Amino acid sequence: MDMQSTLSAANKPENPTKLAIMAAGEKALLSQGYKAMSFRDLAAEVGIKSASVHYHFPTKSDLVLAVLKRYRADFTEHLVLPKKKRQAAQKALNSFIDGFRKRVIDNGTLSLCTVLAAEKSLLEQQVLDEIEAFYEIKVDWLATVVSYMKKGWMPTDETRHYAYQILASLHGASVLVQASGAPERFEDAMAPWRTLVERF
Amino acid sequence: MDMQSTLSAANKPENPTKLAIMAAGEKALLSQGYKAMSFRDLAAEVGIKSASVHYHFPTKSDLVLAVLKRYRADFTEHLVLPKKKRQAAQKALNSFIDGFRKRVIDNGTLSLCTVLAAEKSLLEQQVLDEIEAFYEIKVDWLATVVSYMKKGWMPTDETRHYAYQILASLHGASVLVQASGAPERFEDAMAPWRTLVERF
DNA sequence: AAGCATCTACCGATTGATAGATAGCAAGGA
DNA sequence: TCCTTGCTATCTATCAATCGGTAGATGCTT
Repeated sequence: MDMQSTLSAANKPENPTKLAIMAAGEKALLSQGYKAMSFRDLAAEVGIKSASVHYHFPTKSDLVLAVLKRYRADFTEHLVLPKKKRQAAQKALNSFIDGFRKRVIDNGTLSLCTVLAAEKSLLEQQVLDEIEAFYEIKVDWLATVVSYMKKGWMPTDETRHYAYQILASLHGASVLVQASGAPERFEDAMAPWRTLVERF
Repeated sequence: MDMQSTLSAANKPENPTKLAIMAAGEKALLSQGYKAMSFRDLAAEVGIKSASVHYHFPTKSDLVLAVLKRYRADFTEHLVLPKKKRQAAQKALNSFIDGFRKRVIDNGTLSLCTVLAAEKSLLEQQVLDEIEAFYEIKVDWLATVVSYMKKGWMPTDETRHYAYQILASLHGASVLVQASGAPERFEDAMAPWRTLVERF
């Protein structure tokens, strides 16, 4: 028992094949959507057979759920609350927007949640619940950050409304970019939020 | 030649079966997406056989393109520029938002363009071009309406940026609503635009 | 010996699309 | 009036491809 595993902070071996399947799955979901993502294509990309994909993820739902959970975990991990100072809050909001741009806009797709929302009727409840939970996290974080920008106190209702507006701007901007093929419109659409703190 | 057809303003007989197929197609696109929409299901809903659907629309692309073109035509038809007065402009913008809410939010789906954008890689160039053209119309109209709200003159760049922001808010709000299952968040997300004129 | 991971081979269902038969209808000539 | 021609719209039947998923054999490692 030489316990090599304790060396790693991430105490999660996670089969590399499984990871490769999830990576291929996420890519396929983003570029083609849920229905068009096929186990055979994923297998081909990973270099295995489709039956082996089923070994790791019995059904499509299992795979999507795993991808989504990792997506959320990874997202949440990089999401830290800033200091309760107005400028720090604006900086955190900008990082949030930058992260979305790098992950979604620069990737030439919509966000994973948007893609799945477009095929909502095909998804199992478990997947829908995961998406919903994901959005609550984003809303809570954004609402808190916005509250940090206000000099005085702000009603929690109002901070949540700002969170909705920012989230809507982000996701809608990606739709606009994809639909019109004009990536530069992302920053134009997000511009007001880049200097939100000045409004308070 | 008794020319009964000249009685109608809309000089477009348009086979009723064809219309029924398009209606079923639009519904299927919105609820399940492009890939999951099947000619057999459409046929069943209309009460014909799938071969008859192919008779009217040889390929899936043909059907989607027809649906999209009608969608745009119908949209454009109801889109009139307001008088060049600040309050009239705000009223027109509110009607625009209301129309989106009725057509998209109350329908419990994303917008047709958003759904198609989510499966962009599966669509033919002709369809993508149609979507792009559709967005240019919306941007132009919104930019013009915003320009009517300003007391003085506003650079066209700036009015277009407002158009991007409004469009992004609309589409993103529908994603937020669908993903979180909370329809009331639509108005919260759109609230700033409901009183835009007061900012100028 | 046992478990893990992969394979081959296959199933039933569904898909987009096509070929070809059929029925109804309208126009036109005898 | 009757018959023919041709067009429109629908049908039946089918194809090749692809899909998600399963059964069971195989090999590798411990």
